[in-house]
Amino acid sequence: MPELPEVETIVRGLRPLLTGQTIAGVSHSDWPATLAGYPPAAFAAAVTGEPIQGVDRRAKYILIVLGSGRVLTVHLRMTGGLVHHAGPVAPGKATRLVLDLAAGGQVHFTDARKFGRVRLLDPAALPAFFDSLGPEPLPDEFTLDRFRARLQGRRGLIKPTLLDQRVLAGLGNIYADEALYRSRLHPQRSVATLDADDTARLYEAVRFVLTQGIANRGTTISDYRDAQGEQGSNQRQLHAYGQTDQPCDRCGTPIARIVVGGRGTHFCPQCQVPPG
DNA sequence: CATTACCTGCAA
DNA sequence: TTGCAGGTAATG
Repeated sequence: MPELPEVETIVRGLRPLLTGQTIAGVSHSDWPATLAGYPPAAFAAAVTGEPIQGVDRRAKYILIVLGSGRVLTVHLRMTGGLVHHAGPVAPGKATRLVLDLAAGGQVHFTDARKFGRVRLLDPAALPAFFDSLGPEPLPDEFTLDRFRARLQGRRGLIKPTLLDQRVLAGLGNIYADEALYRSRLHPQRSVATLDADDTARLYEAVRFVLTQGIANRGTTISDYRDAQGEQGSNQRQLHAYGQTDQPCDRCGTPIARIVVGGRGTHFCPQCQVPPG
């Protein structure tokens, strides 16, 4: 479910609710794999009593920064969610982890498909974690030149390259399809064949679709909810993703669906001209 | 690069 | 019953 705009929306919602709070305990933990090998009892002991210094985002990770300098990283993968409740709420069928807050609130990590992961990182592990991910696409420092440098020398197809988090952090299947649609690039174009104008359009499109996604508080197709449990509205702005057989908003040609890099891929076969 | 695995739920 | 799903890691 969640790509950069969804994770950013959750982080902005959680930040004022959690900053300054203290973790009082873990009252529910029903799927040990969620903790990625950390024994549940040890995890509970490790976070209990920790004050929360802040909530941030890196790529598609939610970062809950603790007073000890350790960081809880939450990756929602496909169906994960992180929702705050002002008071105690019974865990639902998909609730995998509940953090109790000293002031009486709770944070529920929900995940129907159980792919999501919550990890407790020591300060010493943070540099390697940050370095394993490509640059954030939205800060001013991420210039067109920087984008071009990231694509320079790459051999593969443009869509799998956009989804590679080591190249660029934050795009997923929805926003990759939307960025390619907006820049009129076929998802199977080889990166090596992109000219200066192609990369300039793609740079603008990536930043546009992500910024618009944040402004619309994320795209809710099915599972995604924000920190308050509310849906986003960006699904109304999609031109390609999930629009199979619908007329292209630019030319009327039916949107096609193919598989690229193992992912369902939506594009306009007229506007996004196939690679020669 | 493609394929498989990880899991559950939903729609065709 | 089959296929598909917003992500990533492991394997060929």
